[in-house]
Amino acid sequence: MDIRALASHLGLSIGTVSRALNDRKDVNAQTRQRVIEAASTLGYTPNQSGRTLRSGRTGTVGFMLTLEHDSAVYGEPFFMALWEGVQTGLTEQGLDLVILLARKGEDGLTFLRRHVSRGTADAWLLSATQVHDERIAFLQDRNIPFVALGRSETERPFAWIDLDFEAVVADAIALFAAAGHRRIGLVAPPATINNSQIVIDCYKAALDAAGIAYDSALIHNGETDENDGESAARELMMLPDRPSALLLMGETAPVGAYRALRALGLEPGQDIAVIGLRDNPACRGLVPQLTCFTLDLEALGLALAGAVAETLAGHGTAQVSHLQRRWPMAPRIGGSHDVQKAVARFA
Amino acid sequence: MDIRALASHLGLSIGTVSRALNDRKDVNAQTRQRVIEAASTLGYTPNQSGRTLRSGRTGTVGFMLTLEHDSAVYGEPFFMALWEGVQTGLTEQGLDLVILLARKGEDGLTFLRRHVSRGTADAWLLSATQVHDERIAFLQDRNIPFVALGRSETERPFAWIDLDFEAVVADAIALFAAAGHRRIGLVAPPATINNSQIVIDCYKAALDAAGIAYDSALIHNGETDENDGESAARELMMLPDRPSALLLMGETAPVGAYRALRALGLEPGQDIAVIGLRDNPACRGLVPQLTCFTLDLEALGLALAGAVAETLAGHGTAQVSHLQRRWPMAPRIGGSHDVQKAVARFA
DNA sequence: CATGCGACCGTAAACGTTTCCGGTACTCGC
DNA sequence: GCGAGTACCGGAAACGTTTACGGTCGCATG
Repeated sequence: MDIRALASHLGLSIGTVSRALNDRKDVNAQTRQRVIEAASTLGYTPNQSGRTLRSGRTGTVGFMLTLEHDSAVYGEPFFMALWEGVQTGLTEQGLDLVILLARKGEDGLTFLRRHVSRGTADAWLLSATQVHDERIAFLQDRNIPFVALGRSETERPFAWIDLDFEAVVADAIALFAAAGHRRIGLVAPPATINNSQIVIDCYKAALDAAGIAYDSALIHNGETDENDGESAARELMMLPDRPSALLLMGETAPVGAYRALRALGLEPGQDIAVIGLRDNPACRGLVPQLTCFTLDLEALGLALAGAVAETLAGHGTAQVSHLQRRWPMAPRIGGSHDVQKAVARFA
Repeated sequence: MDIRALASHLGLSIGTVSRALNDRKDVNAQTRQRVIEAASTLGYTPNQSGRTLRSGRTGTVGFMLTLEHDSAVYGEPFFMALWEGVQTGLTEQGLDLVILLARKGEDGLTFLRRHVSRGTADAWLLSATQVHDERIAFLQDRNIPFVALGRSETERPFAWIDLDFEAVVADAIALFAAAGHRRIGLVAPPATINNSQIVIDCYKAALDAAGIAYDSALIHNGETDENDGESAARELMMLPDRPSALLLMGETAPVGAYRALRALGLEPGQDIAVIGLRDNPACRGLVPQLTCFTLDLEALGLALAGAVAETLAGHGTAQVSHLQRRWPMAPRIGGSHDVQKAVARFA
């Protein structure tokens, strides 16, 4: 089903048909209606390659998924809900979301270069941003619209939405402090991930605000997956003056931490208080229930879609400084009795 | 960077350049080398729309992700590992994987129709197949290559790879039986999902093989997510003659089941034996450790990529009858002492 | 030497769409 | 009645690539 076939069937020129279907000027309202109906009954769908070739627009937004980092920082259930929000947000703009994986051993830059010159998408969503992320400068240089899920240190400002790690850390430390904890262990993401420094800085600031002395030995830096949560918890618990509370800034790290604690004969929530990052399925099965933070992932996806639509409209020249926001996360109190005492703070 | 620009820079015609880059006949080996080098140094990447428009090939395989069903059938960190395998498998064929989401409220058929007529991908991967899945006949009618992750009841044969639920159920029941269990509860997926009937049939057959009487009251049919695992376990445990063992054919169902059991004062692995479907992070945090099954997701992804490449080469006329295989899952014995007795069987 | 053949390369036609540019017919204001 | 303006439509070029086709040249074969 061609546009040419459709046009000749209607006795019109292909130009008029195209204008009618694309809501452009210079076409009679009645003819437009006729065209739209015929297209619908004949089942005409414009060929995307032809469109893109001519107009330069693909009508899609690419989501760059880098498995190693993404699955370390976020979990898979994180993205499923997020994507749902992004897709519904984009649908309103007539756009579609396409999720792409880097090839094995392919670094982020060559991945982007390949897909950008190929013309896979009109705009991009980046996740798992690094502290120094060359992808951002690359896209900026080429004036390609994009929004990052996560911050990064760059010369020029760019559009991003990131989880409000500042608030998470501050709330968690305040909870611990209110429950009387003075030695609080921290498991932070590896230094290459953008939020690592933020987490550590806020950790120090929150300790200071609570009048607790800072001890660098209580910080564990590295991956934040399940296995690392286990080894990190073990290491911190083997310290001579071990912590009485643990803050784990990884999705699945608490699962490993619970295991490590029990292996050492310590019962989570009883002998030691634990707070995790996010309320995901992996943590939901933990007993006693983990204290952690929740967020509306679908709403976050919608916000990302809105931001990307805005940068797309601005076409590179957009003012992105207002497109930088921290996404709130709400605390959810679990069954750890040490933390429980502080519930009032959030009542 | 055009192919035209590249050609004129080399003093060749665009035809020759195209042939050189696409490994076609009628081009001198030396010139070909020269072209490839120039393309690399000048950073030329062919425009995909132009290619597709002319050749009709996109060089991509589409993965249709239907969130509601997928997240019910498979557990959460299922796809990430799978996709990694698919992408590496496709890379060998010069193909790329694109993952697409259905729009909100859009059913599978309109989704496919939209993307097929649009020409989004050369071949498709379907997941979460239903017992009666109209997507399959749709693709068959149009001779579009595809492979399904999951079986379905269709008139014509089609290419699929599915988890070996037969073996899972048989192994689980054998484990229970060897440990002396006579009343074994089953939590099966909803009837619309393709594996529901398979699971139930195998359950009956395995009981028969073990000389255990079948009791329909011990089967619970419905969703298999965490909440349903909870309610199903509670229901089964409230029976007058309640089961001593539970087989849960859902990814996250065991998490809810553990919760329900404890709420009834029953300790998993002590008062009741539990076996789950897959070794996912959500189940990995359970104490005592859950007995369940594992599989190599990346290898499964590779197999899917291979199958889709084969159907793509056959171009619809391919013999798909040999492209139907059940993917093996290996049992992993957890800390449930009732089941523990049967370890020898797998040593 | 004529012929045929293979290797190599250039030419040009498609693929399906958007969009600029003209052209017609009609309306409106004077 | 005439010019200007407007509404609507058709023609055709362009987007970047692949690929069928023809043409030239060199070489071997008879």
